Amino acid sequence: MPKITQQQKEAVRSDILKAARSVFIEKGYEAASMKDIVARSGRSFGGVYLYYSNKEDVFLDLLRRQFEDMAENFAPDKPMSAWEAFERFLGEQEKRAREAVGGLAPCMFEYLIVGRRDANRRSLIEERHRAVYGSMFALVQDGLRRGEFQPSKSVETFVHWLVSFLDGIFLESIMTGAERIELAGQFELLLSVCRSILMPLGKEESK
Amino acid sequence: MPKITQQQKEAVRSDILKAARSVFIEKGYEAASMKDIVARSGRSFGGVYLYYSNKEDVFLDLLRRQFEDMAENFAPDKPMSAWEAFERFLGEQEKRAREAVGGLAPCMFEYLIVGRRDANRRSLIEERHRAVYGSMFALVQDGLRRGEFQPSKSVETFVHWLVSFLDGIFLESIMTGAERIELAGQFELLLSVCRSILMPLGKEESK
Amino acid sequence: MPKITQQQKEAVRSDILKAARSVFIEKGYEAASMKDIVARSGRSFGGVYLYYSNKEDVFLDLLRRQFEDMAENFAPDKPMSAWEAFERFLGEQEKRAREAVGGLAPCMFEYLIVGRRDANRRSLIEERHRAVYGSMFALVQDGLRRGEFQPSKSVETFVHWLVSFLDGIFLESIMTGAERIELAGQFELLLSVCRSILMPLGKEESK
Amino acid sequence: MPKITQQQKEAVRSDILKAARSVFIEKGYEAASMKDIVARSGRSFGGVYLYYSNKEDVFLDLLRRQFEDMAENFAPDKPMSAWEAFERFLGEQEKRAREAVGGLAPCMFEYLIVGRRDANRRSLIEERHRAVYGSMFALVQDGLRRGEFQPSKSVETFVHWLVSFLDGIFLESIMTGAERIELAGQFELLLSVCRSILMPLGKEESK
DNA sequence: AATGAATGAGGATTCATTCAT
DNA sequence: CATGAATGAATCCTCATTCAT
Repeated sequence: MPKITQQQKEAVRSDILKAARSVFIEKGYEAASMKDIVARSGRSFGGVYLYYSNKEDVFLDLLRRQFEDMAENFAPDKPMSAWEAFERFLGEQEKRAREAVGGLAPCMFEYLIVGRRDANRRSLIEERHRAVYGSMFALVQDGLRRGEFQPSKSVETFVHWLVSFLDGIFLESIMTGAERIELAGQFELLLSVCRSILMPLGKEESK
Repeated sequence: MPKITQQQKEAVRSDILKAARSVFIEKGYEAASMKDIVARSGRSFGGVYLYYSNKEDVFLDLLRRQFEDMAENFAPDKPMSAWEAFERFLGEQEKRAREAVGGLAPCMFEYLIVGRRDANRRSLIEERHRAVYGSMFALVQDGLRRGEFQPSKSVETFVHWLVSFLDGIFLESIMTGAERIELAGQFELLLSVCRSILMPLGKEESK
Repeated sequence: MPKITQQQKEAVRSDILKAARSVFIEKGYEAASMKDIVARSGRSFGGVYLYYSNKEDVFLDLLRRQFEDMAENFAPDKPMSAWEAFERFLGEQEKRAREAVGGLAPCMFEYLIVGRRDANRRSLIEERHRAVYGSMFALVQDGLRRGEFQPSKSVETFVHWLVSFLDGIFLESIMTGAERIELAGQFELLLSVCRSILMPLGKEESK
Repeated sequence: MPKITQQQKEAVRSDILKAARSVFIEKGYEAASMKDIVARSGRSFGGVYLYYSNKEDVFLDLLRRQFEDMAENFAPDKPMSAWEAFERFLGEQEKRAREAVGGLAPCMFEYLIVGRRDANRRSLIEERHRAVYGSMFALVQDGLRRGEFQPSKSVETFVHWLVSFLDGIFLESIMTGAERIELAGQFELLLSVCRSILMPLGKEESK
């Protein structure tokens, strides 16, 4: 019978992750040391290692929760057309790209790229890819089902293409800066391209 | 009067870089140690430090040469229309993306992302960005001058957009694999999108 | 709440310093390596670096404590005339010079001379100079105040002169050996010279 | 049959030493590297190692020549009283002390102190000590023989005492600076003290 | 459950000296 | 004689992780 409840345990984890998050964002994944995390969390080495067995473990939990939060927010809360949903989705991505620099995303890229050979990280990469691909695919599929979209191209390819673009714009935002790369303009352009792919015959709707 | 000629010196450098390249590709930038490079080059620590003052120095020389090689290959060797040149360029990029996994590109991403806070690396990022942006911009500009292209969108935004996409497709190729993401299909799609942006009024040429 | 008390911490420091001291004395400052200190202290690298961040840090703490010990011993514990105090002081110096060879003093000279260009060490030199000069100046000043001393020469110059001599005799003791340079005789001579400078009119007291 | 004459050999040595001297003065003995010496001499490693087998060898030759030069200059070139010679000698020492900072003396101290355990350096220390002691002893002896000096103290002790003082004042000049320690005043004081020791009955001569 | 002192392998870098040319 | 490229042992220092308390 554990002396502390599951809730307390969760509270500690969340506490550690909060500290870890700020350390990772500030220093990057590689440069962040357990010492930093321990110090910022106001705990001891033992105290942290009791909940996480190493730096990677901490980071993965952080990522997992990030994903969960994202998924939660993603559910459309009001009825809308498939295109509106798609638009909203891209809008969301634009916002995320814009805010990426100060967030965990650069760390995640770093983590995944540095560890691209590691089996565990590879599976995380795949999982993440599948998740992004899947959610976009669902959006398009929805439009197809409704008859809104009549894509002139293979849907699979189109979605891959979209994923590539979003990854790229994330990377560019992080490395070069959102302003510098005309983030807003790029998304506008993307939107119009997507419309002409998904709804090639559709009358131009006012944006 | 130097004991070894500039050519021999260059041969040694090239020898070291060859070893370093394979180490970097195999282990990644962070995980590679000078010890690895020294061992694989069949030289001594001193022998390597005689030519390069640290791991970063080795890597940067490797990158620099990579860039130079790329630039050399880029010069179009026969007269062609702007669109043909553009097509060729994208074809080249596709080939490079396909070959990226086994090459130095993943390391470069790693190097740049891990060091995104470092001033020197930031300037390398900018330089690289400018180079890629510049060469694409030139291609489009050429088409404009010739009257081949009548882009319906801002050229600057379009080029930024293209850069983002290429970065993204590189990243995806590296992380998820060219086959998995339907690399060829993506480039085909990209090509057709670019055509409709650059030559919105043009008759559809059979691809 | 620290796991080990300040006292234990101090005990570890003192333990490391004891080891370091013997290494420094045996090998000299330059020749001593952290590896030596680590080995002799029976600890690990990390264990030593936990308390001191490098060789110099260890050495400076060693020096600092040496100075403190010296200062403690210096307080005259019984009432005496200024001349008696002066005599005692010189006696103390003689003893220290005699014991210098087997102590830390040679290392300190080494440290200061080798690093004579380094700003930090320069300030240590000055500090040390001021301390020695100051304590001697105080002794003479005391005699002046009491009317015991009527020096025929500038007090400042005399004290500088004394410092030089003491430094020299230290150096000679270390390098050539106390016996060889007739340390005792030199101090006797110095004492009589000082008396005739400080109390030129005084009746000769039998030594 | 050597291909180069002894003279040429000597010229090369002198050339190397000139470079070495400036390196040693600039960086200090420990900090100077063979690479520095090789570079400044405009020669190659092999070229230097052909004449000197290591850094110490270079330095010792430098010292030896320094001593020889000093000895040459020391011969009094005109007849004078023993006291005048003594005075001149001290004057010479004052000048040397004043110029010590920019010369080889700091290096020599460094070399001797750092290597105080090394048998070869110890013998150099002794040799140097004997030389200094000997030349001073000769001066005093000369005064005794002429009947000029009637020292009230043991001549041996007095000379040791003088050597200590000179060593000390050298050290202080190097470390603290000639101005700071009132070099001139110290020598004046020393002179008057010496006079009263060597010629206790003599009438005070106006300085 | 929590602490935090201690571990020690591992990585980067230097430099006196050698030796093939 | 002269060169200078090459050697590699030696040094410093960090940091993820453990474990006695």
